[in-house]
This record gives sequence, C-alpha cells and structure tokens, in this order.
Amino acid sequence: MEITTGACRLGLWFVHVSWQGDLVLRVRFSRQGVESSVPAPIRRYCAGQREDLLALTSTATEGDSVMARIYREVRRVPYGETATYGAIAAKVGTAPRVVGMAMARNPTPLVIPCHRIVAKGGIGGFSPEVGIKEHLLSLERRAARKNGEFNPDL
DNA sequence: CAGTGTTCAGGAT
DNA sequence: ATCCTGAACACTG
Repeated sequence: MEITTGACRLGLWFVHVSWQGDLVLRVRFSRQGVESSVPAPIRRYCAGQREDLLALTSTATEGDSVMARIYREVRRVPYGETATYGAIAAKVGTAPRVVGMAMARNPTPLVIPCHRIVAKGGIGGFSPEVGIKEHLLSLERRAARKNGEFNPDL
C-alpha cells in the first residue's frame, strides 16, 4: 500500500498527516496548508465529531521501550478526559519528566493523544503552540457534552 | 555532558 | 502560605 500525505483544517491551524492504510506515520501542525485528503477518522475528529481515533495505529506504540509503553498508556486516556504526566509515569514505572519528553517527541499527535496529558497544576506544554492543546481539549469537551456525557473535570 | 511539555520531599522565608 | 533546591528518569545533540 502506498504512503499518502494530506492535510485538513483545525481551527487556526492545519493538520498534516502522512499515512499508509490504518497506520499513521506522522502528524504535524502548522499555520500553513492546503485542504486535501486525510484518513476519515481524523477528518471527523477535526470537524469536532466525537472520534477516539482508536481505529488508527501508530508505529510509535510498537516495541518494548519505555517510550512505546508510555505511548500505549496515553492512548488509553478516553476522549474528553485528561491525565497528568505523573499518573502516566506511575503506570509505566518511570519519572514524570520522561513522560514529558515522550510527549514532546510524539511523532503522531491525535493518534497518540498527548494533548490529554496535563501538568498537575496547569495545562503543561505543547509544541508548536499550547494554543493547539487548548483548542483540542475544548473541542473534546464540547463534543463529549453534546453526547450527553457529564464531565465535571476540565 | 546539558537539557527536556514534571513532580515530590525537604527546608527556608 | 509561597519559594527555592535537588533528585529521579529516558533519551538526544
């Protein structure tokens, strides 16, 4: 199967995706872009529909490295909810800081929802802009609420 | 070696 | 109550 690349709009930004079937190789954000095709679940997600993206996979979750185990744990955080760096670290058996590094180097945001990982006393970081993280979290809050869910947190 | 999208305990103010 | 240190950790330039 061929490797495909495309982009779709997300608020003020564009989401650029490189994928091969259900396997997503890379996701990145930028201000520039031209609308083209992306995997259907990502298009629905960006349109603000409730979509957990679990149908897609990422190469970053493969293997036994600490990084891969962190990424697998992050994927278990449900749509519309958040977890702290420390909580993920405790489950994997490493330090919170290592989780931060894994998030910073996440090759496939959205598919591995690093935006749902927040600091204990604040939102935590996000590259290239924390504004994207805020946008994603409020997008998920809205969609979850529309589905009749009650989210006291966030 | 220093530096990361952190957190906690311990101590001083 | 808030503010500083240092340590723990996996990985990169």
